[in-house]
Amino acid sequence: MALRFFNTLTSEKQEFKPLVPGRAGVYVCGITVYDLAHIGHARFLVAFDVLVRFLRWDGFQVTSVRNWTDVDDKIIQRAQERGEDPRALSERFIAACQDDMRAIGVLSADVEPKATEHIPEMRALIARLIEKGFAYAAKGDVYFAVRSFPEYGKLSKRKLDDLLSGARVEPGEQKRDPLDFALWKATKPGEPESVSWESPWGKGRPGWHVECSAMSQKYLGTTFDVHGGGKDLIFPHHENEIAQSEAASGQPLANFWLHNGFVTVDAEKMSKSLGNFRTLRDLLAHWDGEALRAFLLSTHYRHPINFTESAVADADRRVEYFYESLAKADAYLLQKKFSGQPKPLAEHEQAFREAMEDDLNTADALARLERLYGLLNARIDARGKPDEVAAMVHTARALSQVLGLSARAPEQAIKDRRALAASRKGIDSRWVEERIAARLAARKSKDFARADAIRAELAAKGVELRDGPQGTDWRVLL
RNA sequence: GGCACCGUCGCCAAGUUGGUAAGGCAAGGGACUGCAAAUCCCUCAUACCCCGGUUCGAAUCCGGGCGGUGCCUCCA
Repeated sequence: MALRFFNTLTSEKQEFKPLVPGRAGVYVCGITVYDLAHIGHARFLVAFDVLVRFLRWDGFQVTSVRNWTDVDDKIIQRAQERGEDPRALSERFIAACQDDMRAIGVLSADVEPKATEHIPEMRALIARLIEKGFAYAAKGDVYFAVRSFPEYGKLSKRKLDDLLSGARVEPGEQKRDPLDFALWKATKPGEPESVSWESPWGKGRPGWHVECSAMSQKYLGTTFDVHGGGKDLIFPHHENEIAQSEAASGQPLANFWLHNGFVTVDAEKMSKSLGNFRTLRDLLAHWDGEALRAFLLSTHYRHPINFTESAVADADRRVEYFYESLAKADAYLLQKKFSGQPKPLAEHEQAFREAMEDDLNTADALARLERLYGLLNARIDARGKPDEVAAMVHTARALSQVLGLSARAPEQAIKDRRALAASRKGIDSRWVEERIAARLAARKSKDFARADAIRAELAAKGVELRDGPQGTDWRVLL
């Protein structure tokens, strides 16, 4: 099996052939930072984080770029509402987003360029487009002339005439054609100096689409391997990026265009206008970030995924199962004083690879990985040979980490997760420990009726007890 | 109206360049346990929204319905 991706450009799964064998350049459209990140952002972040992790594990040398859009109409508007400087506001939200991303296990990209730090590159690109006749300046604005680029619509499969119905010219815009889009927007009266730059066309700021064209070109070159983002970016954002970049260079922008599906809430698209969006900040107060990550990986990245409490609870159970299994295996090997060098299990690696090679089928990969965990537990239960157990746990851990899961020390993760669940349910752990001690006393005196009463008392609060050789442990039921 | 997509067991979800339905949750049985939990083992869709068609063979392809979603305006 070869690595295949569904390419929006060709509408089919294609074998991934990088420009340079063994290397991959990946550009992902990042967040416009005017608010906290939501679960929809988490979806694309996790999807493309897994892409990068998998490519690296599969032997590719990856250069990943994920931008921050830190100058934009919405940022300026939000800043004005709050009486804050737009640049300060965007910096604040970048920091907040980074915290949230860490919590769901999203790695930093190799380059995380900010639009405001690439104004010269954007000006140069715009100048080139004007020079080549693809763009025109009008009263301080610069627009891309869509009809001058014959391939416009090739990504979104739209015809220019079909687009006309939705296109419109805002008051004050100087478009020659309603389909044209802004490359440069003249600074309006009252807009802060911090978001205004000099240019041959007067003071202004870049349009949204041009930043990605300029930054991808700078860090990945004229043509690169993979461009990713949410489905909603296909039109107009990515279509416009293609138009700008390819008009300027005459070369393809990216060979593979990958787009993730939406997160829905109650089967409806989450959006600001519907008021049903869930910020990560909010969700992380109640859920383990890793559980949210596992939830997002439980459905193929191109399909819609519906956010429900029970779906996240299922994912949480799976995260728990992985950590429990790893903890049990580690303890077993410690007890057996195993100190050899574990060998990865090729057949399980291969099973995992096959699922992932098929357009990053994380749902299938997770299922196959879970089989390995099952075998691992069975082997430990059967008091199997330490080197066999070691090979299994080593492989399970490594493959989990390709998905960005099970990276924490198991015992600590279990404690942290329990603490989060306890605080969520308002359970006082000292009270639980006290009840466990009382139950232990009852059990010692063979007063099982009392012991069971205490168990029931805890169960009523959502606390589950586990008696083991080392004493009684507890968990919080979701 | 144009474009794209979805409809698989009670719930979630793979499989969609055709070849005889993964997995998880829930449920039932068993091992283990003072009782439990965790873990492991077993069972659990003649069936893939409906109707036609192509085919030796279709969840997978084609046509027509029904139901749902998204994009076409800022949006992951």
